[in-house]
Amino acid sequence: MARPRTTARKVEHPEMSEISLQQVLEALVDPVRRMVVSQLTRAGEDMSCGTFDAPVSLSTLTHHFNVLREAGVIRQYYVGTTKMNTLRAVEMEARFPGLLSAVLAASAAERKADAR
Amino acid sequence: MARPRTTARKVEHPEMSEISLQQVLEALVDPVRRMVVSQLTRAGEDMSCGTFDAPVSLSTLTHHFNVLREAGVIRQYYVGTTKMNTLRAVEMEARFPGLLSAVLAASAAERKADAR
DNA sequence: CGACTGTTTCGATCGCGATCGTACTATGGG
DNA sequence: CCCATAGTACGATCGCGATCGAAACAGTCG
Repeated sequence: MARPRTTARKVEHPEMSEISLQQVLEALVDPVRRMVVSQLTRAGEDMSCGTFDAPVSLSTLTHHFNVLREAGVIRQYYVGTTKMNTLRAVEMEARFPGLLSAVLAASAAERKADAR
Repeated sequence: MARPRTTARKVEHPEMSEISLQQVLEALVDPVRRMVVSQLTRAGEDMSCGTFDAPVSLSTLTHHFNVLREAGVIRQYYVGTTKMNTLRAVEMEARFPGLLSAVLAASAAERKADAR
């Protein structure tokens, strides 16, 4: 049956009002997670879990996605058997203005400098 | 002899160009260190190590100051037997625009919300 | 010099988070 | 119906950072 474009299988997300600075910083302090968030930003579109480029195993990556989601940084939803990821950029901006964007900018700047 | 307004006793500080985002985030992820930085900001003037209000022992506090200094977030200098602390806000702003200020703003906002 | 205050160093503890491999579950296609 | 694919749950390991108390150290003042 060709219907389940977006399947039921639910994922829990925190309300933005429930999100703490502590959680967000803890989420962003890990280099692998910053890598994930950066790739998500650069892609400009939702990405499935498997398409990220990170130097860790898949099970570890799952863990990182959980941390990011529970911190409120990303939103996840299933499409069939694959799980998609989006940045909750707008909401984060409302909750902690300038924070996520500053980290992303700094991250990009450093990446550029390193490439030199 | 009433002279040593600012004593010799040197303290090492990283150049701003040597500072990594990783270090700064690691410095700011600890609640006690954010507390220190917030107090420093609100005070608007240099503070001696002993005048901070934090729920840890003095020796632990020393450790936190070291981390903040090595990350480039604060600058320290001796005045006689006391050690003074300043935010390197301007330099941090140049290196990672918006980062420190966003964290401080978020921190302040949360403090206000909690007080409610 | 000697007491006093402010800060540091040291060594030990202790808990938490990143990581992995393997076994498991859920979807969708043949 | 069964297999392949995508991701997850679990349990174990392992290293690092926060914390402390006690002892050491540096100026300062009398």
